[in-house]
Amino acid sequence: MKEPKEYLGHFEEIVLLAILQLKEDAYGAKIRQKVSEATERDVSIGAIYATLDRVERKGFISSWQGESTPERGGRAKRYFRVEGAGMQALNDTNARRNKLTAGLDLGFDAA
Amino acid sequence: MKEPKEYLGHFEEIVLLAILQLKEDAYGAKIRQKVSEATERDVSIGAIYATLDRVERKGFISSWQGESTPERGGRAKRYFRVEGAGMQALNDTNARRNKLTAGLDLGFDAA
DNA sequence: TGATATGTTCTACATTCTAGAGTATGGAAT
DNA sequence: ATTCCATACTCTAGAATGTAGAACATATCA
Repeated sequence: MKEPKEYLGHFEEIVLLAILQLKEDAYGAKIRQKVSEATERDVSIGAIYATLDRVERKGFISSWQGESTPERGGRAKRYFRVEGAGMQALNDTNARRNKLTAGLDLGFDAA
Repeated sequence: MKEPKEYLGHFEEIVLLAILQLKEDAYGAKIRQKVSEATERDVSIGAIYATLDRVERKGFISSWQGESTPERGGRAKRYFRVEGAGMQALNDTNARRNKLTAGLDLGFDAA
């Protein structure tokens, strides 16, 4: 053990956090909605999936097929979950930032 | 006023924080050193300057020529400072993340 | 005056970010 | 059954950011 730490890109981090927030209900469309809300910006669905796929390839999250929406129908959902490696990356990314934020007097919390 | 918020990329954020930490002594080589320390990774000098230049073009930081090192000589330094727009971007970037981190039970502080 | 230390500039390529059109699929209406 | 519609995902492509390292510049001292 002594692998170089894996850090997350800015948007990758955002997406992982959104999945955690959504818990059992994390699928593409909902994740997009969550991210848009939090960032107060329109985010394209393509942006979401491209990131999701990339992060899954790295083993930070996993996905599986779900069902379609009961009342209205439509295509089946693809659910996502953050894996251990993903939590680790989130942690490392946060630690990296915290080290540089410590002792700084910013306008916001520098936890 | 109602400009879309400006967010920082992952490395851009790191570099801005390093400048703040270094205060009056923020110039390329030192910034590189600070970033390497904090991230526990080798970062090339090119990576630092490329980012510095891009962020300066956006108006987040400014730079000016300094003097060379007294005892040993060498080329003159180029100092950097984070401007108001940069602090704002740092703030917005942090806020965006915090909104998504709130309420989550992560292994680390979720301030 | 040239060896050496300090520091920056330039160029190039890889990865990430982001948008949007296109495709798939299940239920409802007729 | 066939068409319509809502929900959701896949694909492609281009822009922005991340990253490396060789080349260049310049001040001091032997």
